Amino acid sequence: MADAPKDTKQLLIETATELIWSESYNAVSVDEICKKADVKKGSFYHFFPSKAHLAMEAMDYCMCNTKGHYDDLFSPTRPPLERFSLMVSYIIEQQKEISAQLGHVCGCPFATLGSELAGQDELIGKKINEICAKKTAYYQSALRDLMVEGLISSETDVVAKSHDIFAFIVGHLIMARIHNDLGFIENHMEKSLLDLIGINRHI
Amino acid sequence: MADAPKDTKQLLIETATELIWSESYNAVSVDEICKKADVKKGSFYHFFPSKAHLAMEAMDYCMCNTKGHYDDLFSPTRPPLERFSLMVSYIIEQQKEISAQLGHVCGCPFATLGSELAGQDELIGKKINEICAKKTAYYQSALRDLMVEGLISSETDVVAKSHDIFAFIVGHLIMARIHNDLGFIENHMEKSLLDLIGINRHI
DNA sequence: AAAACTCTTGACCAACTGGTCAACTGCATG
DNA sequence: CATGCAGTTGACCAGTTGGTCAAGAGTTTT
Repeated sequence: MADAPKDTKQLLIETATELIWSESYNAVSVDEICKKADVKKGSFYHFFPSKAHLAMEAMDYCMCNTKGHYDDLFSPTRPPLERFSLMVSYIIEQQKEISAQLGHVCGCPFATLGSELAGQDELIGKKINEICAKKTAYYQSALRDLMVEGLISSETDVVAKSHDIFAFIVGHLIMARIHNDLGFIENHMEKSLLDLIGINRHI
Repeated sequence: MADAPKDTKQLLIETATELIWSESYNAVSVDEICKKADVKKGSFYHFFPSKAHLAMEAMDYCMCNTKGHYDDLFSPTRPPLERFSLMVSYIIEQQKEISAQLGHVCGCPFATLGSELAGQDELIGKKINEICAKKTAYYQSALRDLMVEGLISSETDVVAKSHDIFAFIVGHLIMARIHNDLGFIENHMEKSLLDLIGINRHI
């Protein structure tokens, strides 16, 4: 999440991501973003036609970042169960890092921004639909591989289950953000997730 | 959610609840709330020392409303499994109603507001802690009753499971809000929830 | 070297932000 | 009647909001 920004546009995107993720879209002003990035407002509006467009590009940036990691974590070369375990570890590490950097637990940037703008900007729904589709695709292929290995019931509704997993993680991240506490995620989420998937059935 | 407002203060709380739930805290201005409630701003600041205080009282109002319903749904006189089923039905009905009234799916008011203000106002975290504690208390007692009836494993970690249920529901509601679509909740949530609780284990 | 292009700058804007205030209303109590 | 008080009103405030723009700087292309 922290590479050297090349150009002004990228700098603005990264600065905005931090600020918006930490606070919220409407709580962060264009002036604030510009000031923190040390860029004049005229430059801002040279690259982005509006604040909303910046937010969209910030989401693309986040998703691009996530994809880089998930393509590895969910590589079909890994045992499917390991993919989920690694994902949970990755989430925990990422949250710890951001929390240390920004001073409090930030949760899922897509859910936070999406929830805030859902009643404001129609476009954001489409964008998050894309992201949701990508994430659930990772889950679905892992679930199918689990099924082949006989680790989950052959009657599992894979698509529905993938959405359950997504909602489950988003929900826990939102709660961690609100309570500013990663304790539950660190201590329980992996087990809870495996349970939701249907692994720990016959202890 | 729609009773006749008695006094100006209650009118403001109800108007603000609608507006904030539908859009977001920072997207709604005091002026807007006052205009819609047909109350002058001076009156607003007669009842509330600040916009943030209004938001707090709006949450209390929502929680009070919820409690009235949940005390019935989760009455120990009901079979524990029925309590969860009724809760899902209640959530669906409530979401449908609000969606029809406000023009789009609104999700969970606590999660939406909480997520937005988590990085802004420390106080909100405490408030939602209260709400979370109350909701999970309903779940926990139902889970314990399920355990006594032998419907879930006697090794279930009731407290952790109650938080999983809470996160699961919050997550699905957030996604419904973002996608502006209740389809998944209507078609899958009850089954998914029973599955998460650990009921549908031996189909 | 001239033109063309991308990028930067700072001044500027109208609309709006959360919040204040002194004066006013109507009603209950003494 | 008068005193007090909860509630109401509209004018007012300084600071901020998202956004514009003409002029200029730096670099490529012709």
